[in-house]
Amino acid sequence: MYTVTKKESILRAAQEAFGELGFTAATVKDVAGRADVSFGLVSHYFGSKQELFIAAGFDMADRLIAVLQDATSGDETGLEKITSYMTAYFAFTEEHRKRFPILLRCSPFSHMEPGVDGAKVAEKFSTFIEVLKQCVSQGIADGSIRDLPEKTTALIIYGNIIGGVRTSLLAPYESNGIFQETIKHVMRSLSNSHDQEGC
Amino acid sequence: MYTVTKKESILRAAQEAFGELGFTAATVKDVAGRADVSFGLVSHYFGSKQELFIAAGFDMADRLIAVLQDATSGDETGLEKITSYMTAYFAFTEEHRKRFPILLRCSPFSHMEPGVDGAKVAEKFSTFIEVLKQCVSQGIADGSIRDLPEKTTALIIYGNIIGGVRTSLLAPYESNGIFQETIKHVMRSLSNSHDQEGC
Amino acid sequence: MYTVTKKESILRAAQEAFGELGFTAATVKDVAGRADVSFGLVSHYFGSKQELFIAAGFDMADRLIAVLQDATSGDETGLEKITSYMTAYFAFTEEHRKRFPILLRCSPFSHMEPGVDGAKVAEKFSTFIEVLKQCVSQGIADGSIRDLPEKTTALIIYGNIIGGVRTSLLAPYESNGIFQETIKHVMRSLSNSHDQEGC
Amino acid sequence: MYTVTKKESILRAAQEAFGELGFTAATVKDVAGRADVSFGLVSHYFGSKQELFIAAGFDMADRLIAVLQDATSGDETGLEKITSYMTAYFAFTEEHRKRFPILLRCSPFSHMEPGVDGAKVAEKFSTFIEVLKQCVSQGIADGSIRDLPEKTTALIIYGNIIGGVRTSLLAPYESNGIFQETIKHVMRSLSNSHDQEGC
DNA sequence: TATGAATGAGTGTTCATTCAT
DNA sequence: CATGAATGAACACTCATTCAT
Repeated sequence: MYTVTKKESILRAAQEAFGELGFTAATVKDVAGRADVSFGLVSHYFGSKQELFIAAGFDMADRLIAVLQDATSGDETGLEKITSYMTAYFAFTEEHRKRFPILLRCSPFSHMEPGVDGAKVAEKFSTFIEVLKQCVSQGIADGSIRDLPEKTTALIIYGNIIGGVRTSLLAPYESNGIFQETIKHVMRSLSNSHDQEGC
Repeated sequence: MYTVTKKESILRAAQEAFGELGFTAATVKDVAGRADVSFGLVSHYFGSKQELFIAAGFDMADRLIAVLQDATSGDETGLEKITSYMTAYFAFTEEHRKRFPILLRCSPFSHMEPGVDGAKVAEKFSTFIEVLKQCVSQGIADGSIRDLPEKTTALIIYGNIIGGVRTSLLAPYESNGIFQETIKHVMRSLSNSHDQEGC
Repeated sequence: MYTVTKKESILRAAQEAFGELGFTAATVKDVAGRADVSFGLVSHYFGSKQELFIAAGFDMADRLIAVLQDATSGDETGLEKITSYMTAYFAFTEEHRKRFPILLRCSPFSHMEPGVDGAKVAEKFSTFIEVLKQCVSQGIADGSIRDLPEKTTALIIYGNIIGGVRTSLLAPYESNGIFQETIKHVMRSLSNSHDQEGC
Repeated sequence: MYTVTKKESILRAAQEAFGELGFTAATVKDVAGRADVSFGLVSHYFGSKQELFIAAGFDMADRLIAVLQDATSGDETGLEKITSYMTAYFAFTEEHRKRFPILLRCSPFSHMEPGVDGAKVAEKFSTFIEVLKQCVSQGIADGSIRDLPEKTTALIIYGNIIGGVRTSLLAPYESNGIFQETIKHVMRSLSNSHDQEGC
């Protein structure tokens, strides 16, 4: 029979608490409480609050990176890869609705709160942009994507994804269909469509 | 001769401190120190930390709303209005680089930290979306914008703006040209181009 | 009417607590309790525990240095000065029986506990040895003291003083007359007596 | 082949750690680390931290007492015995420079930190004074030492020894020759010299 | 207006100790 | 014998807030 170890449950509780409250406002006591564990055990396993934050964020990031790389591996064109990337990203956020927000907190696109090593975070997150950039490069090469600046375009696409996620997870606006519409929005903007060629 | 009142300098210091550190991590003493004022005076003028945060965020939001409404008033088509909106938004963030980030902190698209009244914030910020939505509506009506869901499209555009701002202000990525490219990206996606009509 | 300020009473309480328990074992809460003051006020005035320790030790050291310099100023010979030095030192310890021990804790002749800046302490305490050394120098010059190595002799005399103080304050041995006997002991050893000269 | 048992290595590590840091500041984990042993084993062998401290201190004290008794057994006069006592004491501190300081920490002439049973310690250490006192008594009886109060003189001699040791081990003062000079200093003061008698 | 003394709840962290393996 | 998971009391320190001046 499989049971979650206490170390794992601390990590999950940390993702939840940091995601909800942010690094500073979340407390170790709260994390311990959510994990149903004494707070001493948190130090025992993870050392400091900062290390716990990094561990919790990286765990989530690593899962997502794996998902994204898997999702984009089956496609032919760069444009298709980007669709798959966005679709997989949105699906992942939905699947981990409660714990995903830690990635929004722990990201170079978020404000680093004092006490968090921004450099470590930045390095880990560069992967997300890098994977996207390669899709853009490929798309431009294979003709599925317009001729656009690769890095900036990757950042804009990522911004669209994060925008959709934030709207869905955080904003009190009705976000039904925001994911689908965001993908369409990006496709319209990137696609090297035949209409235009044909004219 | 014009001199900044102590109350004003507290507000500016608060925008800076909250923008840098977030609501929880910023301290009243820090704000008082930046404003070169005794910390007792902060309470004297603004009451609690939470009230100061709201005041600082709303002050910045009100200025920006005024700028945006002014910027979009001179245009004919909805699409032009959106270009102007985005241009003015980006210009405003550049102009207030140090103090603008409080708007990113104090926004329904950001995580509300405990101790901040999310409802108040949401109400104030709905204006940003509302103005955009009206531009979209007008653009669809006047034919300059494709036939798209108005509210969702407004949210996506806003997401693009915030994405650009975050990349420029926070991320360690080279953000040269991100503003211009973001505007082009949105235009491509919204524009009801003649090429298509012509076909 | 004279009343002790809270800051002063914190300093006195700190001397008492650190003297009794040492740097590590004494707690800020205990100090605050002895001073009948909220523990927040200790940080308010002194910053950290370490700074409080240094302040408490230096306050006591400065008083003692003043007393010693005053006590030795009226004597003719170096040997007389040393008697006065020892007498004044012992009198001071008796007068501040409860708070003096912090000087034993906060001294380069004691073990520095982690968290205390040993260099600062050493510098302050070098004065005690320096004053003694000058008395020895003078005594050798004026013929009242044998021809002995100055620095080492000063250290030995200081060791005798500390030995007497420790025995009196700390050891469970009957210490009646230990002060007088220590002074006699040092005099016998230093004195350039006429008996010997005469032989 | 002789190998140190884990129990022995814990004891040595404890002497080192307590000597350096004192009872309160030293941690069981640190001791276990120095002994390269799991911290559970410390409890397993020695029970509590306090018991470990007492065991570590007494082990060192017992060795020293044996050395001192052996050193003084070969001398004729009381004065000679005292010289031998001091010489042996100083040699012992040099030989165990790293681990000896626990004796300075764990001595009735030091401040007992809370959590240490002062009475137990005092009893063990009374032996050091007792041995010295008997040397003084003998010296007075055999004419090698002046007529001095026995107990107080023993305490003063012990104070000189400790003074020398502290200066050598702890103080940042140059301690070259401090041991030799301390012995001479004591001899001058105690010796019932023929010069004086002769006059 | 303006100051900063004073408070104490709450934080992250350390650490001796217990105990199941 | 030996380990280290697990606990929770205690610690130094931070900080929003109040209030007398």
